Amino acid sequence: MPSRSERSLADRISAGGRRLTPQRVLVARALADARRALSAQELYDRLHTTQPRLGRATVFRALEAQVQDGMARRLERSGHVSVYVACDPEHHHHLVCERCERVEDLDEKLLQPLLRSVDSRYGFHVNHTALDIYGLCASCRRASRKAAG
Amino acid sequence: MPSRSERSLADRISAGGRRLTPQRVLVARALADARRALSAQELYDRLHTTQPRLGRATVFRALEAQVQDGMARRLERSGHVSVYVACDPEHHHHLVCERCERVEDLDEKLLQPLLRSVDSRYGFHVNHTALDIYGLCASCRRASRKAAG
DNA sequence: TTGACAATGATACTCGGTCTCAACTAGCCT
DNA sequence: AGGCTAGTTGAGACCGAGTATCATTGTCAA
Repeated sequence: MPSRSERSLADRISAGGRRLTPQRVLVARALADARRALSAQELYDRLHTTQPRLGRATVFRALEAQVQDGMARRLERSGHVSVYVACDPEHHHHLVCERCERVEDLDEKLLQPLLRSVDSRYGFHVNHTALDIYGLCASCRRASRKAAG
Repeated sequence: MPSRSERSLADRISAGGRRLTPQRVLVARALADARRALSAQELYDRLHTTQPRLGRATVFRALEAQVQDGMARRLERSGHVSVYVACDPEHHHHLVCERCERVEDLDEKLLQPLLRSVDSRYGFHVNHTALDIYGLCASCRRASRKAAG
């Protein structure tokens, strides 16, 4: 039942001062439903099968708009293609599971001590931080423990 | 007088089980001397003027090798081109000044508390983290304060 | 309803980065 | 020193993610 999230998706698109188009909703919903990081191309491939009229450039533009409006974040993986994750405005850092590829939000409060010491120790004034933590999420960890032991 | 750093550059290249070629030394030294993040293309442009025989692919390969050997780190900026910073093996996170583009190493110890709480709170097993902090370095901060006040 | 202007879709294009392959050379072995 | 061989180089073709262009379409405020 996507009523609530559906609603807020549309709201958030409009809130950015953008026109509410079916394509943008489509892309936003697909990304949110995926609950993991996807590249623009992956997203396009998925959507294009059921929406043959959807253009590739539109997907790129919609994702870029989402990033600007704080609805998504672009992760620059060590590979080379950018991948996108849906996120809410106050979560900009993620725990990325390398096994199941699920993405979890990191509580921003956990970063505060680090940022404070960067300021006090280096005299560095922080504007923004790019932090992504890669590893094994709790459930994959349990699974691998069970398999091993 | 680059004797010491020169020496260790060569050592570190060989230590990776790689052949010590003039090209690799060239690239490594240029990156280390820059003391800021540079894209492969920028590095190529700089070197190519004085070393016309140096190939573009060679620069890309040398940088990639440096990353693998822990001599450099690739920063995936929000733009799209990767930029590289020289770094020593135990520093993998950086403070990047948005004004002067200088790059400073972050003391890894400052990260420990964060990583511990990620483990205890989310049950997430950290493999590696990508952290880059953007803002104003101490000297640019002073300069802008002086100019403002 | 209508009209202005943002958004779309198709496609050409840019350009970072990789691949290929013949020529070369660092480093080892004798 | 001389030779061998596998790793490396350089040149350029190639790939593919992302962008620009532009005619067409659709949103939404008036």
